Formats: sequence, C-alpha cells, structure tokens
Amino acid sequence: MGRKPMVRPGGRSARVQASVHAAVRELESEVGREGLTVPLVAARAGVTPSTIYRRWGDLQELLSDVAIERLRPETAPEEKGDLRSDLEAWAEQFLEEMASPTGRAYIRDALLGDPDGSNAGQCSAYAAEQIDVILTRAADRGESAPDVEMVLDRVVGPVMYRILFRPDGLDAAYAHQLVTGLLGSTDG
Amino acid sequence: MGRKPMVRPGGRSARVQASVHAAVRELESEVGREGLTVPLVAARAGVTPSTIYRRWGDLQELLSDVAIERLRPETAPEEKGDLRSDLEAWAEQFLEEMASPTGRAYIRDALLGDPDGSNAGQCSAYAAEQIDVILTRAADRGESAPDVEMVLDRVVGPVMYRILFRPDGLDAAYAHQLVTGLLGSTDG
DNA sequence: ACCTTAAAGCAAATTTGTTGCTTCAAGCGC
DNA sequence: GCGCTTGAAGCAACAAATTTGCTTTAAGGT
Repeated sequence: MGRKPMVRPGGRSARVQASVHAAVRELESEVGREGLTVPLVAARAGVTPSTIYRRWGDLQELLSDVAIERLRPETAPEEKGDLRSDLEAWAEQFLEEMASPTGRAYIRDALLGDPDGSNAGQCSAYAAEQIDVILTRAADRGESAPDVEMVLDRVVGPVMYRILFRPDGLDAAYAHQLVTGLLGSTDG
Repeated sequence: MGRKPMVRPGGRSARVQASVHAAVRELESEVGREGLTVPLVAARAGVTPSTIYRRWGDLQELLSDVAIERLRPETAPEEKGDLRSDLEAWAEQFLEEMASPTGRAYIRDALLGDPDGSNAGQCSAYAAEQIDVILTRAADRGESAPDVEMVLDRVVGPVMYRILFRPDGLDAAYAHQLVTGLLGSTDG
C-alpha cells in the first residue's frame, strides 16, 4: 500500500488523497505527463499545494503512488488448463502491458519517485502473486513446476530489463521464447 | 555518447561540459545526492544556471549523463582461462558494482533523466560489450558458448531486475547461481 | 582577419517549493 | 451525544528554482 496516504484511513485525509489521485489521472490525459505540476494538480484537486508537498514530498513521489495503483493487476491470470499455456498467456499479456508506452511510463514513475524502494517492491510483489497463482494451480493439477523465484529470474527479469534498457524489439514471441526456455521445448 | 554535449566538440562548449560534470562529481561527495541543485552546480562550475538549463534541460538529465560516464567499464573483463570462470568472475563483479549503494544510485540516475532511453541503451551496450569480449575469447579457445543475448537474458536481466525491484538479498552466490544455470552444472 | 552562428552570460519575470501559524475535523474518553 | 486531543489541511509570506529575451563571446569556416 502507498506510504503516507494510509494514515487516518477514513474521513478527510482519505478524501484528499482520492481527489489528488483523481486529479493526477485527469490531468495526465489532458495536459500529458510533461505538463503536470504540483500547483496544477492541487488546483484541480481543490487542495492547496502545501498539502501535496507535505504529504508526498514532491511530484515524483505522488506520481509513483499513482503509478503503483495503475500497475496493480485487476484480475487473476487466465486459466488455460496447463502450466505452459497459463505461463505463456500470462507472460505475453504482461509483456504487452508493460512494454506499451503507458506501461513504460508507469514503470518509470513507480521507480523514480521511490526513495526507499517500497513501490518498486510492491510492483515486483504483484508479479510474484500472479505467478504464484499460476504455479499453485499447476501443483494442484499434479504438474511439476518451477518456483516463483525461478520464473522471476527467467521471465520477469529479462522482460523488465529489456523494457528499461533496450527499448526495441519486444513482442509476444519474445515472451513465448522465455517461457519455452524455462519449461523446456518438448511440445505437447 | 551523451546527447547535447557532443555539439562543437572542442573549445568552450567542451570546457563548460567538463567543468559542469566535474562540479557534479565534486558536489555529490560534498553535499550528497540530495543536496544537489542546478544553481549550486552552476556556481561550482563557474557557469550561469541558464547554461545548464539550456543544455541539459534539468538536473535529472544532467545527472543521467554523469551517471553514464561512471557506469562505463574501465577495464576489459579479467581473463581466467575458461568460459565458466570468466563469466562467473565478471558476473560477480558486475553484481557487486551495480548492487552497491553508489551503483544503484547511478543506475537510477541513468534511467531517470533519460526521456528517449538512449542513456539506458548505452548502459546495456556496455554490458553487452564486456560479455562479447568474454564470449569471443571462449570461441577463440574452441569452447562452445551461448550468444550475447542469452547472457543478457539469463544473467544481466535478472540481476538488474532484482537491483531495481527487490533491494534485498543479492550477493555473489546469486551471480554464481545464474551463471551455473546458464552453462549447466556439470563441473570441470 | 573577417563573417557566421551556436552557445554562454546576464537580469527580470515567473513559477515552484518551504515554512510558521491558524483552522478544521476524525477519533477517543467521558 | 459532547467536548478534548491531535494529525492533517488551509493560508500567506517567503525563499529558491526555472524560464526567457536580449546581449556578448568565441569556434569554425571562408
């Protein structure tokens, strides 16, 4: 969960947080990521700038909190029937979402305004959760499956590395290839 | 190469760039990463702030350029005699450097002030170069070796992912394990 | 040596970020 | 329910950073 926003969960604080987050999302689509400023967000949220400065520190930390919200998976991974299919489907969707322009922007924002690494950790935890669901299903079916750390190393790590450091040439085939490399190429 | 600095390589521009970069490095160790501001750097470099704003845009882009310089490997990978040893030694050193507090800071800076991803690309290119040297040596010895992309996926990607997204529990053993996973565990 | 032209300097104007103090309202004891 | 306690929000003055138009400097070419 976000850092500062969680104090005094109900009441005014919660309303302020909600309206500030909403203002960020609205303005992001109106003036673009570049046009955002703290005073602008504050005005839209009906709040004084010092409220934002005191609660979030600066624009980057605020954007980091918002980005984390938007990176949270909304649904459980699709169930295809076997480990390989589940993982492939998930990896392809993960890559597609993360490598899209908006996905990249959120990843950047999440990393940037994150002095203590907790938002980045959260981001990784989301992926780990999804993977865990897939692996647990496989185990329940009696399939042998790698552990979560292995999937992070062999699929998530390479994908995120390339998204961040090598903008080009990422597609579903790459995700597919990573999963194949992990599970072995013996086809069913 | 850096973005804007390369125009008019000789003369005043070059001197300004050099003194600004030097000022950043000096001040980083004097007031710390947090205490840096554009006006402060400008004063130390003997330059007006507007020069920095016009050439680099903002502090983050300047820090990104400086970070890239510091992430450039200074020496060729150590030669141990066989592929496995060369890769293990390189991976351990790479992890150690990148996972250190200063390494993490440089990676962050390099990524953050990098609108078009060229600095991040440079950073990846440095690793690819080093790996290529190691793999070429192995090929010259007649050893069979994976290709550079494979090493990026199996070693560099996971390491960078964990540095950025999962601050904890990174050590030489992890690097070793990644190389072993890549080359197979048959011991010589 | 003289043009041409990026880039640097300078200074005013604007915008953003900080801070002390006051006011508000959520949560708690009665 | 009623009134404390306290963290958070509002306000306003202040400080600092950023932007901008114009002038000046000096590289690089003729």
